[in-house]
Amino acid sequence: MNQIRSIKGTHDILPSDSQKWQQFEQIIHHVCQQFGYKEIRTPIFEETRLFSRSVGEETDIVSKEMYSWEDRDGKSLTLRPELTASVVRSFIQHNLGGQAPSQRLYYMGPLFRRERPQKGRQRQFHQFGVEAFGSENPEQDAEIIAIAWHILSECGLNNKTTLHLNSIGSPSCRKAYREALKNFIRPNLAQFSETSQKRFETNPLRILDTKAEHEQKLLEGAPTISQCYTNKDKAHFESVQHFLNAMNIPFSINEKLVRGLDYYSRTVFEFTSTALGAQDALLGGGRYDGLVETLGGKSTPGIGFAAGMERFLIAMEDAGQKSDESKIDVYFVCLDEAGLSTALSLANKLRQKGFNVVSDPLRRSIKAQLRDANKFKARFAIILGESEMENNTVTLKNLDNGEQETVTQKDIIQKMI
RNA sequence: GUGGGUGUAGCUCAACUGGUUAGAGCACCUGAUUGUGGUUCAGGAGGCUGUGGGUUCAAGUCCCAUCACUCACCCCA
Repeated sequence: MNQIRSIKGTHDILPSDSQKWQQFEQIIHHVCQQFGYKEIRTPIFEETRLFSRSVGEETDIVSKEMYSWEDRDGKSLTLRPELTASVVRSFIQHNLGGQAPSQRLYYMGPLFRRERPQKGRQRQFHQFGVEAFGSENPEQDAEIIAIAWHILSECGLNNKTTLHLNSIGSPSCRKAYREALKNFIRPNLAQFSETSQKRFETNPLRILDTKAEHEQKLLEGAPTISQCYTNKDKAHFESVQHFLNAMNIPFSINEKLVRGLDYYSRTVFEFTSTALGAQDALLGGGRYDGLVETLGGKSTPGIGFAAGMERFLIAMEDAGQKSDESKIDVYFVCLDEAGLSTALSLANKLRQKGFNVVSDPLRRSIKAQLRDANKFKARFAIILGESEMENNTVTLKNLDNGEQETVTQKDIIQKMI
């Protein structure tokens, strides 16, 4: 019989890595709180229609990557493939917009997409992200990007990534641009690939993304989105750039940046890293002013980003970031079964005083226990053997310099403090 | 969904053109006289070479299939 393994595209985060994750999560919590954002946690699964409505029926995510099933009552449910939709659903359901005109939230957690795994891409993966509701002003866009920038800095990645920035305009501008682009492409449509031809109908902006050289050539001289901006769109985009400059956040305008999901409008951005191989997007986001309304809420502007946590960790590894190991203060060496209750009790008292204390559950030799203490990088060993028990003492050994002294059991806690 | 690459110990890798009981480093365990870690030295454990077939006197090595992992396309974080 072959052994049971984790599902393709899912991974265990083992003790050797969990430290990195915890430190990374700490950075996210810390920076988001610095900006006054509050954490929101939503369920892992939702009604399928939440995603098909918001993300878009024609997107790859919805059309072929979702883990969906029919619940016993016939309702179609789905493991969340992204988090903005869930957050917006929650925002509407609990009328968070009614509690304060500006709601700023962050999240982290697992997502599920049934794709073929490769570097930086898994079927269960983790994202963190932020969402800000209520403001359509450009300073809100700048703030969102600043959070991303701060987190990247804290992770040592700010000068290892590139911020690509674009505006895809308001819906009316997008609509006009769509037509202009289609008119430009139409005469040569037959020369485009099958997928591009399909996109010509469903989402022509995506054709700009093509990597095929001959298609890039055909696109030379195509109208740009900026030609279709309304005055407001233009002013908004310029302000965003102005604020980014004021905060010394470097960016490059990328007119071909078109985010995949249907709900974006105006500002879109993406941080990429060369450490990631083909999947170079580390963090992506944008404005979604129409999404709350699409999902049945009161029209509310919003903007946010999502970032791949595994991808961050890959990039951090590549940048040579090291995580600090957790330190143990005291290793309790107990040599005698008779001393166990004393050892356990003293160890616990030390923990109550805030020390990290480990004891050996295997009743090993003193040599083995001290070796183990060393592996834990413990600063002290407290040894409790036969002679110590007789005299109500312990031996306190400093593992850095090897010095040791005898201390009464009564005084040891005080002595350590 | 499509293509390429790779499967040998927990990890990283050896084993000439097929040829005896498949090796090394790291990690792990035990010792080096009584109850003392790191360094050193000695020893030990750990593999049905991914799985199933085939060719051959002989397969880790060649062939086929299958599974897994991986990278890329697609798309995205």
